[in-house]
Amino acid sequence: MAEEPPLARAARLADVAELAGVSPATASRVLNGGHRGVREGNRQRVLDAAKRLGYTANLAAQTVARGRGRGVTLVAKGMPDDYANPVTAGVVSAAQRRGLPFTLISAGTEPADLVEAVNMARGNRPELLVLAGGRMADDATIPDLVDALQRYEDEGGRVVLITQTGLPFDTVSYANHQGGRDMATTLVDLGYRNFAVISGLKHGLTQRERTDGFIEGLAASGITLPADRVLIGQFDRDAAYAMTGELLRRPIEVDAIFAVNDAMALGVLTFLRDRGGTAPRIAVAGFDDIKALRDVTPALTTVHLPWESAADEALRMGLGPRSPEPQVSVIEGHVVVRESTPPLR
Amino acid sequence: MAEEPPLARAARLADVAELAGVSPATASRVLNGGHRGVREGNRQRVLDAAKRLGYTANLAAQTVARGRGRGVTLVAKGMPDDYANPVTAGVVSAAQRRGLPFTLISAGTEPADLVEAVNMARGNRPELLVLAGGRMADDATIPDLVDALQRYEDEGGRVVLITQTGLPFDTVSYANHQGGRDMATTLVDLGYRNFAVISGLKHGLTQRERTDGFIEGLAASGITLPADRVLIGQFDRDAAYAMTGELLRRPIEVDAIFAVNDAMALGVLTFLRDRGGTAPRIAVAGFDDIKALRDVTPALTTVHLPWESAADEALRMGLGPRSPEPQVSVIEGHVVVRESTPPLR
DNA sequence: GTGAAAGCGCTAACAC
DNA sequence: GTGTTAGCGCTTTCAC
Repeated sequence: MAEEPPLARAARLADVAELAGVSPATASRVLNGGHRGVREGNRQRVLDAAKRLGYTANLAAQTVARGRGRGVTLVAKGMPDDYANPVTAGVVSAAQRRGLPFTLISAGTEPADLVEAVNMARGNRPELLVLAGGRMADDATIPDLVDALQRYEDEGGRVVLITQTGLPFDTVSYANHQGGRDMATTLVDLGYRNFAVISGLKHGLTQRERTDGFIEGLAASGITLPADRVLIGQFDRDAAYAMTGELLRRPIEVDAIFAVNDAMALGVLTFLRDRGGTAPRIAVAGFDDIKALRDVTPALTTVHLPWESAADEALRMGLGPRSPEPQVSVIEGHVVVRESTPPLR
Repeated sequence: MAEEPPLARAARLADVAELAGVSPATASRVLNGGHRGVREGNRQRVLDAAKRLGYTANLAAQTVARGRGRGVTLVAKGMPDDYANPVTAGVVSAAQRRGLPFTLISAGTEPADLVEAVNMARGNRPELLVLAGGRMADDATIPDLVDALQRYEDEGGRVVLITQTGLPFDTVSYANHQGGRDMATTLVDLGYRNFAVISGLKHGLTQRERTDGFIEGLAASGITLPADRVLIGQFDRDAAYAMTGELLRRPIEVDAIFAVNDAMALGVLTFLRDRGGTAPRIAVAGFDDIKALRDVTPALTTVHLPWESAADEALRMGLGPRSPEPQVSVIEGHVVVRESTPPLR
């Protein structure tokens, strides 16, 4: 067995400098600074020393010294899952693509938790703070949230919002209303007449816009959607599954269900399938076009949203030069008709 | 319009202390230290001042001063996606559950990239460095990897490996071999005799163990799997989709396909479905039991792995007291038979 | 090109 | 209880 040093300290820049016979300043220039201003001999010596010592820059110390860290910190609820949370999934991979360290601060479900999470993220002093996740219409904590974000920008940090529309920061949002409307007209064109909507919490802006758009689209086609055809619940698959059961228990005729996101649509689809013989044949449409749809039958009709490019756009905005006025980029989707909504008759 | 301060600095602890009329030390004790040793009056004053100033602790500075940061840093390839990458998805939510900041350093696909990513992660000085992702059997960079990880432990950090078996660190791994074996005997019991395996890259240890286990299980039932029935490709859904096509083009009889993970099994299933009428009815089985399976038809037979508890176990190990010898925890799965492998005859 | 030295914001002895 | 005082590891003027 080799001698085990009881507890070594991590090699510091000073150690590297000493071993290389140069000053810390020079070592720093070689290892980090973009400057070319170091003689080749020294340069090599420093590199060798660093390697020998297994030196890794202490990122925290760099952040303190420089006043700001590298990388992007995302504040979001829940997991960055392509299945359930494509928005944040897009941010993760956009950051990956740029080789930026990615930190996730996940917020709890209460509005106030969001503010707390933002403050936590501020503590990281990231280059870019991305806030994702739908806003609630009647959220009393909005002023606090804006205050925290504003402070971060004032401190020299950057902030980008995804999906959080209407706040005075650079924002990437989705054309939810338009998507809902297009979906409605598409379904009507296919011959459907009796609709139901499986939606998320009443005050969630995203689901509300999609729902409102859908209703408006129907209206444009001369169809009025009775209020009791809009079911409200959690914004997730399991809730949608349950809501579908509730819907079918009601003595109403429905030939097409619009779920405000794909995860929910999947819940609807699965419920319908689980009910098998009993359930009448009902068309289903979703919103988002998540990747997981590829392996689902029947193939789901949905509103395609270009997640990847949207997230990329967000990083482009946030990492690029600061603009005087908040920029807003609205990403448009388009309806993709697949098997879950076959033409009627 | 209000007066815009050109560029404010973030409030520092010293600012809070000054406004509260106490020393930085006291402010620190109130805002962070676990100590109760501060008089109530001062305590309140500090809290008020912090609020007034919108103070957020500079985490990087804390890390420097304390010598170690908070939170867990995960090194992994790709996205923490429940669909494609349940291992890392589990770590994300385990960290969330404990309220720990979670940082992801995503590694490239080359073995050397992993070492680089680990060194980057080291720079964060996290409480716990988790390394996930399967190891390659003939990986020449293993010594470098071990060296980097060892250094981190020597520096006082903690390391836990998930799936990276056989290295001298705390490890959580899966009973891949056993799962493969059990799947084989289960399928044989169901009446299947002509098998094919859709596997990942030859040198990937995870897929190899699963494949070997499967072959051994068949052997135990008196069935020999010809070598040409094991298809090798990327460890993902798209590759599996393609491989299935290749398999069916061959003039061999196959009545059951074992894919070494669910994502791949989904690719197989979808290919089979896309081929519709032409393809013979073939049973499909996977491995992992990812959540997305709930919405897929036919329901997929697979080896259930308790992801959540496995990741939780990993954090428990890594955050708990350091043990003299590396601990190894092997998580066992169990076969779940569903519709994709109906009893034959 | 290179080094000395002052700081970045915070913590943790140690004294009072 | 509370304040003083050293650092923590790095960057970055500013001289030389």
